[in-house]
Amino acid sequence: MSSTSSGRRAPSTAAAAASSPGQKRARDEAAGGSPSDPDAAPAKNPRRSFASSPFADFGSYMAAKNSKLAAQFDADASTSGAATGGLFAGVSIFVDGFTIPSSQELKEIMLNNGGRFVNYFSRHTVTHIVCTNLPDSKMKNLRAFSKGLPVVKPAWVVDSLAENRLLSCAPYQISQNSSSSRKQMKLSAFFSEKQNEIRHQGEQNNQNKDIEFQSLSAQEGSLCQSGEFESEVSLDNTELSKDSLSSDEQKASAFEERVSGDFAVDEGEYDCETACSERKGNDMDGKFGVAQSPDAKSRCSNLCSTSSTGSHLSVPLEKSAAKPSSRPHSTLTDPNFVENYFKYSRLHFIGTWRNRYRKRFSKLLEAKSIKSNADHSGKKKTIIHIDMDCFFVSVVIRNMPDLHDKPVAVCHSDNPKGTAEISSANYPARNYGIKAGMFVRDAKARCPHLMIVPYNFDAYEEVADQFYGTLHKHCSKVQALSCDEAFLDMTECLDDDPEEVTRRIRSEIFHATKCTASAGIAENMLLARLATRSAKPNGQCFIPSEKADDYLSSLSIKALPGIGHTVSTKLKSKEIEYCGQLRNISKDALHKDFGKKIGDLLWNYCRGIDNSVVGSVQETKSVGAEINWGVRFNDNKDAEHFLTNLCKEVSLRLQGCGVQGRTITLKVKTRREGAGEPIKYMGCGDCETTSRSMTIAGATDSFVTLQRIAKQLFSALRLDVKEVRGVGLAMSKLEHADLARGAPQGNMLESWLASPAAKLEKRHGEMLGNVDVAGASILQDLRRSGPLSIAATSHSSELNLRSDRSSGTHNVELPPLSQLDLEVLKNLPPEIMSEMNDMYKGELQGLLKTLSSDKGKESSSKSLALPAVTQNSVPAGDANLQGYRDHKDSMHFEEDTKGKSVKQLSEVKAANDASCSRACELVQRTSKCVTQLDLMPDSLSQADFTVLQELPEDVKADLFSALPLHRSGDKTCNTSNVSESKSPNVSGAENKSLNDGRADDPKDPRIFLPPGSSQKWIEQFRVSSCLILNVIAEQQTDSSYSRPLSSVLEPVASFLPLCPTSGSEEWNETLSCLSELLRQHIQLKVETDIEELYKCFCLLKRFASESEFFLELHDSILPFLQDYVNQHYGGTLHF
DNA sequence: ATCCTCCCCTAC
DNA sequence: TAAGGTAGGGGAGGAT
Ligand SMILES: Nc1ccn([C@H]2C[C@H](O)[C@@H](COP(=O)(O)OP(=O)(O)OP(=O)(O)O)O2)c(=O)n1
Ligand SMILES: [Mg+2]
Ligand SMILES: [Mg+2]
Repeated sequence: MSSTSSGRRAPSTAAAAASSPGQKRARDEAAGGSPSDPDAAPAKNPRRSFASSPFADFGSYMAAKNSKLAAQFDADASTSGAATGGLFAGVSIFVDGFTIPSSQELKEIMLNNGGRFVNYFSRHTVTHIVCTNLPDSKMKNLRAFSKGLPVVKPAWVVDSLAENRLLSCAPYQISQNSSSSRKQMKLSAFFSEKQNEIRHQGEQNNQNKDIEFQSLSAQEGSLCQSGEFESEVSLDNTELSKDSLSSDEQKASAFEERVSGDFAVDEGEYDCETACSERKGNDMDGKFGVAQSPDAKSRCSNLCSTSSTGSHLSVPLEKSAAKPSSRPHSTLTDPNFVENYFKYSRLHFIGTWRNRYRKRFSKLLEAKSIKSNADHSGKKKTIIHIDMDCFFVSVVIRNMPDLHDKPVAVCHSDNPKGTAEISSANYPARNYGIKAGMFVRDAKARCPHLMIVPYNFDAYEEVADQFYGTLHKHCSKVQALSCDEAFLDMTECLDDDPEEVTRRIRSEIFHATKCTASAGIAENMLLARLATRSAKPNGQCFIPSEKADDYLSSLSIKALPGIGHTVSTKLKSKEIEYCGQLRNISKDALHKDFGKKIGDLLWNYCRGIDNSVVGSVQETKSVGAEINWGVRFNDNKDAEHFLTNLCKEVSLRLQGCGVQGRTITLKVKTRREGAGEPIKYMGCGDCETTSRSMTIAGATDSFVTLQRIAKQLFSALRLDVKEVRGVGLAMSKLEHADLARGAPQGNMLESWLASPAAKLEKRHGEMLGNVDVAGASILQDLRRSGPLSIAATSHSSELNLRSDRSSGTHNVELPPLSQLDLEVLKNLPPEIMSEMNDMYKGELQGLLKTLSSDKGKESSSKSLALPAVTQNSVPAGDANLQGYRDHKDSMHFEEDTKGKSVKQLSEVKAANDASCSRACELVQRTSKCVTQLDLMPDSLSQADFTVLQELPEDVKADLFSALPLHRSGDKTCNTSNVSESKSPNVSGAENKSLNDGRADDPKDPRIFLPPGSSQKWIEQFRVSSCLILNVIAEQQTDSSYSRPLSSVLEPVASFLPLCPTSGSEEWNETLSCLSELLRQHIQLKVETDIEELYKCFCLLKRFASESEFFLELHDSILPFLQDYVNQHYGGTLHF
C-alpha cells in the first residue's frame, strides 16, 4: 500500500486498505496516520476526502462554459445557432483580463440579453473580445491571435445595453499599438494555456494522416472474421515508425520546453533550458506568423477546417516577461477565483459537457425519444459502445503524428516534482503505468521522457461534436455517456453486418477527427461496454452472448461498470475477485452486503445480464457547482465572498439550463482533525464532508435568494472557516423555468419575456422604447433582491420614478410610468401585472383602468383584476365541534370530558370546509408548488391566479363562489397579503399581531393576517438578526400559499445549531418573537385546528431535545397551550 | 410504505 | 506550484 513514491503508510481503514499496489495506489491522503504523511489524519476516522480512492479512478473535467453557436453536426445550423431574440443575439464575447464591469457581470449581461459568453476562446465561437487596457505586448499578441475579431472595451457592452441596441464597435475598439518589442511580448496566461496547440513542426502532416488511416484500414482488414474476440491492432505500434526520431529524449526535451512556454511558467525552473534556446526562434516564427505558418490548416483537408485546428501556435518560453497571473492561486489571492478556476478545470469541462451536448443536439434528441416508443422487447438487440482512445491526448496531438508512438499525457504542468494531475495518457505512456489521475511527478518518475501537452478544451468540444455528428448519422438511438463515449442501439438501424457497420462508423470518425475510437458490440450494454475495453486501442470487439460467460469468469469484478473501489474491495476481503467467483454467491447474500440494487447489479452483471436500454437524455435533476481546490479562508469575509461567487455561478447555470429549483444544498469540506497540509498543491487533502439543505416554497434561480440561503446553510454547519477546504452548492427539486411561476421568487418576468408570445410583445416594446428585456430584468431584480441598487439604463435614468417613495426599502429606478408601453402592459400575464403594479404603487393599475375603459379589451381588464382571494373559509362553529365525540388513540385529551380526538376535530373542520373543498383540491392539484394548504390558500395571486385562469369556466365559478374575492389593500411586498373575515373572536385575537403598530388595512377593518400568511412576521423574521428566525421566515417566504406553522417549523430541525445561546440578547429576542407567534397561533387555531397545534408542540418537543433554546420555548409556552385547550375543551393535550 | 435528509459511491 | 467537477443512483435512518 505504501507503494507510491511519496511514501504513504499502510491504510488503517477498509477503504484505504483497498489500495493495492497493483491496481491503483491510494491517493496521498489515503493513508492512515503515518508520520511521513502530512495529509493523513489519525487513523481513527474512516472517511477520507481524496483519501480512499485509488488515483487511477479519479479525475475528469468540464468546462461547459463555452457553447458553440452551432452544432457542427448540423451542417447549416452554423449561422442560425444564435438565439433569435435578445439585444446581443449573435454576439459571443470573450473577456480577457481584468475589466470593469467584471467579466462575471459582462457574462450576466450577455446571457440575460440573448448573447453568449465563452470562457474558452476560439475564433469559431467568439465574435468579440472584450478587454481593458492590455499592455502593448499583450495587445499585439491578442491581435495576432484574434485576427479579424474586434477587440473592444467593456463599455461597448454596457452602452449597447443602455441604448438597447447593438452599437458599432468602432468607437470602442482598442487601438493597436505596435511599438512594443518582440521580447516583451507575452501571451496572457489564458491564451497560452487555452488557445495554443503545440505546433507541430514537421511538414508531413498529410502524409501521416494518410498513413494513419491506412493503418486503420489495414487493421480492419485484419480483424474481425474469425476469432472469438477480434483482436485489436494498435495503430501506433504497427504503422508509425520511430525512425524519424533522432531520440526520444531529445525530442522530449524540446517538446517540454515549448510546453513550458505554453504553460506560461514564469519561473523558468524547468530543466531543459538549453534545448529551449535553440528552438525558440522556430517557435516564435510559428507563433507570430500564423498566416504564413505552414500549420495544419493550410495543408489539411476540409475535415479540419475548424478554428482549433487552424490555430496551432507555439509559444516561446519568455522568461523575461513578468507573470503576475501565475502566482499561487487560491481563494485568498484571487478575488475572481471561482470563475478562473472553472476555466482551467478539466473535471468541470467533462462534468458540464452533457449540458452543452443537450443544447446542441436537442432537436435530434427530441425526435429520438418519440421514436424510441416502438420498443419491441424480446428481440435480440445489437448494442454498440464506442469510446475515443485516450481522448484528450488524441485530440491535442491529432496533427502531430510523430508523437503518436511516444508517451504523451495531458496535464496542466510539466513540473517533474509537481502534483498536477494527468488527465489522459496515450497508450505508449500507459505502458509505463501512467494513468489518468496520477500526479505528474509520479508519471515522470515512471517515464522521464513522458511528453506533457496542454489541454485544448475548445478542440475537445469540437471533436466531440464531430464524433456525435457521426454517431447520429448512423443511428437514431444514441445515448451519450460523456464527451468521448456513447451507446448506440443499432437494432433498428442496421443495414449490414454489425461489425461492418461498426468499422464504417469508426472509420468515419477517424476521417472527421483524425482521432481513433474503439468499439464494443454485443447484445446488451454491459457486454458492449466490456467489449470496448478489450478492443482498445483503435480496435473493435464483438462478444456474442454465448461467449459471455467465458469472457466474464476471468474478469475482475472491479471491471464491471458501477463497481468501483469500495465494492470491489469489500468483495476482495471475502476472497472474491472475479466474476466467476461472484456467481457462487447467492442473491440474498449480496443483498445483505450491498443492498438491494447493488446486490442485483452484481448478481446480474457477473452473469452477463443487463436489461437496461439505450435511452435518450433524461431530465436534469440537479444543477450545482463545487470547488475543492485552492479553497482557503482566513475569516468569514473570505468565506462569504466565495460563497457569493459560487451562488452566482449556480444561478447562472440554472438560468442557462432554463430551470429553477426548490432545494438548495451546501456541501463543505473541512480539514480532518489531525490532517496536515494536503499532499496535493492547493488540494483539499484529507477532509470531512458535511452538507445541509433547505427546501423553499417557490422554485428559484435567483442569485439573491441563493445567496441568502447559502449563508444560512453555511452558518448552520457551524464550521471553522479556517479549516474549510472545499465548498459546493447544488440546486435540486427542479422545475422548468417557464413553469415555475408559483412564487414571487420565480423568474416570472424573465420567463414570460422569453416565451414566444412575449417575444412578440417585446418587439412592440422595443419600438416604443420601453418595457424591454433590460427594463424587465431590472424590475425583476428589484422584486427579487429588495434593497439593491441597479444601474439604470441610460434613458430610464432621466425620468425615473423612485420606487422607494413609499416603502423605503427599494432603491431602484423604474422606468417612468409615462414611458411604459400600454400595448405591452395590457397583455402582461396577471401575475406580472400585479408585480409591476406593486412597484408602481398602484399607479399602473389606474393607468390601465383608463386604458381598458377606452378600449374595453377583455384581456386588459382581466389583467387588472389583481387577484386577491382569501383564506378562510371555515366558520367552524363551536356547536359543530361539540357534536362529535369518538375515540382516537394517538392523541387524546387527558381528561376527556368531551371525548374529542384531534383527528375528529379536524374532521369537523373539514366538514365545515366542504363548501370550498372541491375548489381547494383543484387548486392544490393544479399548482406544482403547493406542498401544503392551510385550509385554504390565503391568496390566489401570483401563480395561483394563473392556475386559476387555466381552469375550466365551471370550475372557476365554483372556486370563486367558495372564495370571496377581495381587492387587495396596500401591498408592500409580496402579493399574497390578503385576508378574509373569520369568526370575529378569532379575528380579534389575530389583531394583536406581532406588529401592533401597523394598523390593519383601514379600508377593511375585518382584515387580519393569519399567522400562516402574515407578511408582517415573515418580514420581521427575515430581517431579524436572529438566525433561527431567518430560517423560519425562509420557509414561508415566496410561498404561494400559507402553510401551517407546523409545516413551517418542521424543516427547522436541520437548523437547530443556529439557535441562540442561553443568556444572549439574541436568545431573548428570539424567544419573545417565537413565543408571541405561538401564542397567536394557539389562539387562532385552538378552535379550528387542534391537530395543527398538536403537531407544532410535538415538533417543539422534538427540538427541545436537541436545543436548549427550544426546550425553554416549549416549557414556557406549553402551559399557555394547555390553558387554552382546557378553556375550550375542558381538558389538556397529552404529548 | 413513503418521504426526507445526509451522506457514500461511481463514471467520465 | 495548479486549476481534486458534476450528476445520478442508492442506502441508512428518522419522521410520518
Ligand atoms: N480521471 C480522468 C478521467 C478522464 N478524464 C478525461 C480525459 C479523457 O481523455 C476523457 C475521456 O475519458 P476516458 O475514460 O474515455 O479515457 P481516455 O479516452 O483518455 O482513454 P481510453 O482510451 O481508455 O478511453 O476524460 C480526465 O480528465 N480525468
Ligand atoms: Mg476514451
Ligand atoms: Mg470515455
